[in-house]
Amino acid sequence: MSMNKNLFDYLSNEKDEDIFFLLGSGYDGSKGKAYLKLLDPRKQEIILLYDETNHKPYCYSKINIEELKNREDLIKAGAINFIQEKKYDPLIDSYIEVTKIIASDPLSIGGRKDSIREIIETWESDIPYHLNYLYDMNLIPGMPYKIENGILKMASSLNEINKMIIEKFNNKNEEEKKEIAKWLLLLEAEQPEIKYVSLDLEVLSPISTRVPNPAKAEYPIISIAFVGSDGLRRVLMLKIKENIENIENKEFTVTFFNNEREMLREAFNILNKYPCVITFNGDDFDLPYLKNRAEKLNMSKEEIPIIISKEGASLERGVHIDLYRFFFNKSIQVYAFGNAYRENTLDGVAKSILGRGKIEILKNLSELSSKELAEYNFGDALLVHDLATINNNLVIKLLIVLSRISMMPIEDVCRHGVSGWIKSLLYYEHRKRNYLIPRPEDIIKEKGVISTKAIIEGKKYRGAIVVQPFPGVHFNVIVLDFASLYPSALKIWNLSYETVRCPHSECKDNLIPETSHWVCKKIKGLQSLIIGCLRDIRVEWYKPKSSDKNLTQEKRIWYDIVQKALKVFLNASYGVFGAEAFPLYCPPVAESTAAIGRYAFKKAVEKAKEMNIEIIYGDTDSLFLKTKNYETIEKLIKWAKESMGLDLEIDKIYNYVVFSSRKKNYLGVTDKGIVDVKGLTGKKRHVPEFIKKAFNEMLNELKNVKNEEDFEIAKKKIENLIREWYFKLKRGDFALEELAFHIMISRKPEKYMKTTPQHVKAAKKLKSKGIDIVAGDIISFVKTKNKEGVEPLQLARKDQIDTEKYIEYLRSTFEQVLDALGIDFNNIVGVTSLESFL
DNA sequence: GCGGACTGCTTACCT
DNA sequence: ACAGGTAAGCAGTCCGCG
Repeated sequence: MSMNKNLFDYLSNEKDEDIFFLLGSGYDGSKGKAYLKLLDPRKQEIILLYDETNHKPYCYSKINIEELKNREDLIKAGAINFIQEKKYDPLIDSYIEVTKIIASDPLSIGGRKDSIREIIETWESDIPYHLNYLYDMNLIPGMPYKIENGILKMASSLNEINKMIIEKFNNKNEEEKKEIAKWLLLLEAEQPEIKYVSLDLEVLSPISTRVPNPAKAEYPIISIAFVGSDGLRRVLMLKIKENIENIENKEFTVTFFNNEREMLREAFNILNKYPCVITFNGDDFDLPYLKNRAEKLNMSKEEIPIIISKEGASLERGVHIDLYRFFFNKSIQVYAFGNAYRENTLDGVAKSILGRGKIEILKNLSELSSKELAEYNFGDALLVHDLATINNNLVIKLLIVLSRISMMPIEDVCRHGVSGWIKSLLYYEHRKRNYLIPRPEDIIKEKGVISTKAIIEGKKYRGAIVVQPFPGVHFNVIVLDFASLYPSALKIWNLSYETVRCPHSECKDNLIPETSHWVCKKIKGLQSLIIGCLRDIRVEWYKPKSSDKNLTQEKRIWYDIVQKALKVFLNASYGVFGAEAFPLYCPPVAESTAAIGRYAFKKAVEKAKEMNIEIIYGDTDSLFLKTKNYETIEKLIKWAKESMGLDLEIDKIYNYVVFSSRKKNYLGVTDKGIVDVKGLTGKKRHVPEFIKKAFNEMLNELKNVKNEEDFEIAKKKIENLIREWYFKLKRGDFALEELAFHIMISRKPEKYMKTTPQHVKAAKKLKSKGIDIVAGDIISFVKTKNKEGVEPLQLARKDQIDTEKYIEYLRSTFEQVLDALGIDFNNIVGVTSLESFL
């Protein structure tokens, strides 16, 4: 890499108004300083800005300052200074004296066996130093900054449009307005355009079923593909023996190298030209392999621009986005992508999102010709690039927004789940307000109380209510739901770890329904304020804008990105407080939230009944009402707002719904002609394609039903198609793959101690054939007549299929719907009582 | 020694 | 390492049965 230019040299020929985007932060051990990674959007370079304020790592102790000063062990561990401070302790609602222990470097605080936090009781000693620095400097990653006299100043202010938005929130109180304005400033700020390059490498490994170990990096890298957002399309290849051939490809250019070191040198040259590198699993494979291989080939430290830490991989002058980590994130999967993909492989994600997967190779990597290898390698890099590009750079924009909300650099956002994001956000807010961040044991000591009993054994507290559905076909159904019920509960009932079971005796009469918990009447809870405001901003601004037909599509996509990012935070804000691993774990907060949810839900059900509206189903926050009377609905909505302050909304209108007596299991056709399927087996991803096709044919018939007469016609057609699919099975009229179940294996096959489910049996058979199976793999298998009853798809033959098992599966899949239609599967396929005996 | 009833494990889904 | 509630299929066990 180029030597560190001094930032001010760099700026000398820049204009004052030039802005930079803060993309990351880190700690430079050799300089003993924190630094910032700033993107220069004009040059598309990352510049490093080192701390000039002499900021040092620190933590807090409740031990008297004089006593601490005299402790040799602390000095030996790296303590360099002690300062007495007053901090607000939210758990006791008062200011306390604490001693700030300042250390020479982050490892003195924590990370070694003899670090300060191992010697004495400390507070705030587990925050990574690079985040600590951002919080203290009030720097928000993802935001634009100007540099004035060496000091960063946020280059975003509320413009006229933003002020208009704030008008919308004029009904809020002063505290809320202040908070909302702060968030709008972050969310509405200019987005950076980042030039990026995707990277993928191939290693020549003697064992094809195993991924080469990046720590050892013992085998040569034979091919490296790059796809840049600026149009770069290159493959670097190592010339190995007889594989030299002239590769002509319109899509990319190939450069051959005689020497691996020369190839890596060129690869690093390319990496250095981009401020952002995108990979799929680059944290755990591509980047560490590159670095370790380069070291093995005796390349000098200065030549290798890759930084590996236990958190992941980064670049000296760049940021690294690992899409594997990003797509693996459950919240991203569910809320940002609406469960569009289920597998965490590049092939699986790409197929679902881009509609195309990896290039299939039937041979070993080592048996490919140069041309085939280049195409395969390039194909992967292109998929990674396209995943980042799709929907107007959705992934990168989403990361930037998440970064601004969580107060974490994008690299950290990629590597952590929602609990990490919310933790970071709350820690930042504590710092800003001079709150001492409590330790988990501090909260549990006072607030480990639980007062309800869960329905599911092993769970900690009672959750939501699900109403028994009224079986049958129902026309004219309106679905009402509470907009963001749990975040609303947090907001309205002032729920936060410090306000639930607060220390004031005068608050103890402010009880949460169905629990023994009370809530503070004097202090506004931090969590309640922040989540409440984020909720309002989403519900009242970004959500409606995301479907505003007056806006351009590009604008709508942008609003949708912000809306989705907010949704991720809102949805998780309740759950994290019920998760033991969350550092602010506070069971009464989670329990109270769920209890208020039940309370609001029950009251709404009661009210609807009182208004003579027929309720046919409901789950957590939704009510399925059988009515055409919009006036009464409006009244119910108004009542919810007035009596509880909750927004009840019309979520959907169904021409009709079909219920069996199963909860979380139904089918409906909306007024827009869309067939909604919830929870039915025929829709589950692991179900064989054969069953799904049959099921989808039924949905097609149901889609066109408008009234009772249509229904009779559809029923006949459904009966016919079921008969058809049944005979296809009987006749053997199917391809083997169509009958495969695809089930995810959640651990290694040998880790199943209690039972051996079918997919594990299949996985073990694969393993015995030398195929490596790891947690998260999707196992494809068919049901067979052999003694185990299963065979992995790869090893199965068509004549082994146990047809009866599939007929049974077809039956149970259809029964979930046929029950309600009054159709009997067995009657259709002609199973008479006599036949079933035989 | 067999088979139905039952429990527990596992996965996928809903909100 | 966000939560609890529900469905379904299968594995394994218990218990009655001359």
